[in-house]
Amino acid sequence: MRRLSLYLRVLQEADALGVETISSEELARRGGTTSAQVRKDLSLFGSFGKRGLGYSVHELLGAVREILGLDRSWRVALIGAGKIGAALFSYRDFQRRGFHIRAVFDADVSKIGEVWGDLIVRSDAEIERILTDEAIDIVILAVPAEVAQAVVDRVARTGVRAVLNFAPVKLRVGDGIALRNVDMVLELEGLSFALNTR
Amino acid sequence: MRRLSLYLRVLQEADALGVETISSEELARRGGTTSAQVRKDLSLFGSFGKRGLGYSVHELLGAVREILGLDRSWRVALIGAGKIGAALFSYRDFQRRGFHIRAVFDADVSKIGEVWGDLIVRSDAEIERILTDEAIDIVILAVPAEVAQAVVDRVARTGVRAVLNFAPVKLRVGDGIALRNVDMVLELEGLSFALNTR
DNA sequence: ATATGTGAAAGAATTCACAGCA
DNA sequence: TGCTGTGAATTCTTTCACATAT
Repeated sequence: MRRLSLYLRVLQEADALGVETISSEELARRGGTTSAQVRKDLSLFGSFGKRGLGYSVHELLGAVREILGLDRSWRVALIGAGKIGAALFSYRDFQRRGFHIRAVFDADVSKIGEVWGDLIVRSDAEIERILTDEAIDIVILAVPAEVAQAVVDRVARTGVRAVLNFAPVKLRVGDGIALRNVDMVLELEGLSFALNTR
Repeated sequence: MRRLSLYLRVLQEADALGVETISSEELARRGGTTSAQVRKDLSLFGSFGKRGLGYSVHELLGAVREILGLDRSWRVALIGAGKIGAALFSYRDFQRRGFHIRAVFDADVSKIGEVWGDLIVRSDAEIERILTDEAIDIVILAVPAEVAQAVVDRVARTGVRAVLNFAPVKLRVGDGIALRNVDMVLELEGLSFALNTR
């Protein structure tokens, strides 16, 4: 449910502005969908509104947070300390939403030992041990495409159940592991396609 | 057609290995879909295969490249010279696929004037003039969420017809502009949701 | 013999429209 | 009266299955 995250943002914004109540209509307009869609989406998880009134921003915010599992903090490891890894490490929105990076790895000896915030960049040889010891929930993969599959195979053997992949390759993982991809090349190609077909 | 990009990758890989011919079955297996899907997808754009044989890797590669508009090079501008902007700037896969960054902008006076490769970081005040003069096709937006809408509004007034947005906000653009989002927070929340619901 | 291209069938997702509650 | 929650209708996407071409 990708749209839930969008609703969450609208709700956070509304909450920050002190709005008490919001209609499916308004939620839809600001989330880029339709009111029926909003109601259907929410009804999948329960009944949060009041007929004739709308939704309590505060209550719905709590409910959506809970549905998305954002009412807790997640232990994250970053594998790959290159440019993209560095950008992600200092990306404040992650921390702000409860995704805390507990370990950073790289295969490059010149990077290993670097101090990043309160962490030290670790050798990739230590992946298995540290992911287990640190009880990591989510791995962010920011490694070159050529090695991504090999790394994710190693990650899969630890207790990690979720991977966010930045390498532009289709990874194969067992279905005990949730996988999401951020594929910038694919998105650019999508734009190229759109420009090309008009 | 997001899957077309995936097929393209499989084809490039096969081509690099010297494979001459590929079946929809193989294309599907390696692209993570089904053979019927592959055939339907391709049939939307033409008839590229030979019955009983499969597809010529070389021919199909050319056809898909053409469909996606990757048989030319695109003029790209990067707005936002922070950590993410820097990572994107040195991301080799963009250049390799014909997306050439011709200008970089930032609002921060301490960044303006920095030399990045063969470019100089420009003031955001110059956005309109340079996007027009350089005949930019695609803008990559790597600015803070708070200013993203204001910047895209300015971009929309130039001839730019495509925007790749990295800010975690829902942007509103007229429908003459193709918009794609890379939203890392959203993807992480998706993983949180997946972990939360088992 | 083999694998495409494509109508027809099945399955998902979205939208409609309205009964029911505040 | 106003807006939710939800079955029913619609539209979009995927899968099936087979006639057709090599």
